[in-house]
Amino acid sequence: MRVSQLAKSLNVTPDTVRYYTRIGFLSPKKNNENGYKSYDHQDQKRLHFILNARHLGFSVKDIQEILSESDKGVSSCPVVRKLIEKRLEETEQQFQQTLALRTRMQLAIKQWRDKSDMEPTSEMICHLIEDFSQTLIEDKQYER
Amino acid sequence: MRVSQLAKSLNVTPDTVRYYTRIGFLSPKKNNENGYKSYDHQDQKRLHFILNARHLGFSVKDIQEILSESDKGVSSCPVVRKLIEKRLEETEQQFQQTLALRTRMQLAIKQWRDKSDMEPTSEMICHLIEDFSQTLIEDKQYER
DNA sequence: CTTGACCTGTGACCTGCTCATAGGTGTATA
DNA sequence: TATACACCTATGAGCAGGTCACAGGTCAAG
Repeated sequence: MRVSQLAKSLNVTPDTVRYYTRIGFLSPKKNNENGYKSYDHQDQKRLHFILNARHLGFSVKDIQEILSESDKGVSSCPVVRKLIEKRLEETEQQFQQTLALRTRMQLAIKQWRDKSDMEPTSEMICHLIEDFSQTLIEDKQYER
Repeated sequence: MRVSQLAKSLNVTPDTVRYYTRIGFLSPKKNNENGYKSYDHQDQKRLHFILNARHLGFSVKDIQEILSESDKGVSSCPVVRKLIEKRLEETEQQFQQTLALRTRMQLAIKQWRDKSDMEPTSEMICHLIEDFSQTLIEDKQYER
């Protein structure tokens, strides 16, 4: 099985497969004469696992830790449980930040509907942005 | 005004100021003999603007476009209005994705409470992750 | 035999900073 | 005067998680 075939079977790009190969997650045999890498069914299952883990929010480094445990024959479950708690915290923060940003953006767009375009001066680069930031300071509410 | 002083006045790190200088957003004079860069009040206002724009979700490239317009003496408002719509769409997507990820993670943690740790086999790397992914496929609901 | 489509591996690139490094500056002490 | 020491600087490299550009190999059709 070559890189594109494996990629297609799990609906990712060949570049992604190459990336995971490069960082040592997959270890295909270097093939024949042509130098092409040859992946087997075990590699496919491993890649599937990696994709599932990514889908659950684990970082590549996390996955390295997980794979390393299980490659040693040790249960990776404890480390998985520990890591997901950390990643959930981060995701929660990310969520709150994105929510706040969305709110700010919507608010800005709304505020800007009633404002006309203006040319820059030595005091202003874009009054839309500058006025809006001032608004935020006045009623601190969507700060972060 | 030197880099650290400017940085402190707007509550960012000197490295951030250096970064914006490097990419041409700020143009301090190269000072005296010592080679230190010297920022003035205009640079400070410009940096303030940049930070406000970042806070509103504009990318560095966006800001480049905005600054370039206003440096030409042209109003950047039209481009600002156009760009924020794009960035809002992206933020909306980001928001939905993060929300879905959070849900998946919480669900996984909950499901894993009743499961014991297991050693890996040739068929399984970590049954927690593999079982959970199977669950997702069964009731497609938190897919993306 | 050659054309052209497609495949491959490798290295560079992306964002938006942040860190590591090597060296300059300036003040207090010996 | 020398020196120790804290703090400042500019520059280049590094980060995540892939993606892209490139040069060249492979294979079937004409």
